[in-house]
Amino acid sequence: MNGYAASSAGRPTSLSGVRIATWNVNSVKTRVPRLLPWLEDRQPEVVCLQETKLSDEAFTALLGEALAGLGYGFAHHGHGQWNGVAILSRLGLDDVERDFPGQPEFAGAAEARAISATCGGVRVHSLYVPNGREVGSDHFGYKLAWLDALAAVVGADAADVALCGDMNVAPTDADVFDPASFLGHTHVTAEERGRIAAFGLVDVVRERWPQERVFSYWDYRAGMFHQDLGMRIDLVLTSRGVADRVAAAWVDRQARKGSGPSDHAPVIVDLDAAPDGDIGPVVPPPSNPVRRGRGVRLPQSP
DNA sequence: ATGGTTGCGCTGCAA
Repeated sequence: MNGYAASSAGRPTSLSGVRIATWNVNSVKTRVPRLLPWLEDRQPEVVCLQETKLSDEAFTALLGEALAGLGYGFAHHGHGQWNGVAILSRLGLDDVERDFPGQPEFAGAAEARAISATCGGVRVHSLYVPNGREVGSDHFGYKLAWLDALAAVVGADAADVALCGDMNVAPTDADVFDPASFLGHTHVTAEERGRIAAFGLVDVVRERWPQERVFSYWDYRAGMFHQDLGMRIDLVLTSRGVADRVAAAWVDRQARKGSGPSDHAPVIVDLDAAPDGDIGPVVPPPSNPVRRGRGVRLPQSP
């Protein structure tokens, strides 16, 4: 019983479509009982994970066999305890790169926050952007410098690209439950939002749902998820050509429910075949299963 | 209520 069975049977399969997902799992060791059933149900071809909180060796020992059994190759970059990112792929992983050129360190220490690989012809980055902690702090400066350095790398790469991960920035006021309450805090400042815009990429979930209330993160505390008081900080940012192939783009709220969830939900993006592929007749995109409206509201008392 | 919870790892810090 994995909690996804009711929705697992009907996923349309395409000979050439690609499903890419990104999920901050907040400790992959703790999240194994949620991650493996989710992979089996959602069947993504490419998965970007953040906050694995494991060393490379520990990740392989924990999940190597299970992922191979599900058909995934993977590349992980982690030092244990904090941070840690990975890419899982059923399409192969070419030219795997840990970190990126010019990636800043914090307090003299390299942090495992970025890994990239070419999967199915797209340069896929799994990113865990520094939190920033307090506006004006050393960590906030680190966050801005980190985003600047990443933008330089992306701008120099002409390939089809997808930046996937926990960006720790809500791109607009529509991406937080109460903009007024965030004034003066990280994740919503003009400096941070300017860095996200400077990538010059398409925020594919927002492009597909321009007016919807869509969040990807809800604090564990105070029943925030059940009141749908969240933020949209987990993003898939792609080059225009990739964005033009998006058939569906949504947040998998189901994965935030039930026992032992991460505080983040996965973001799932389905791409049609590349336009130069021999794909036969064009078919309409499947309906997008993102939840409309304000989300589930449960009784306030237990 | 200036709070709340979870994870890491063993003391408080990070988120």
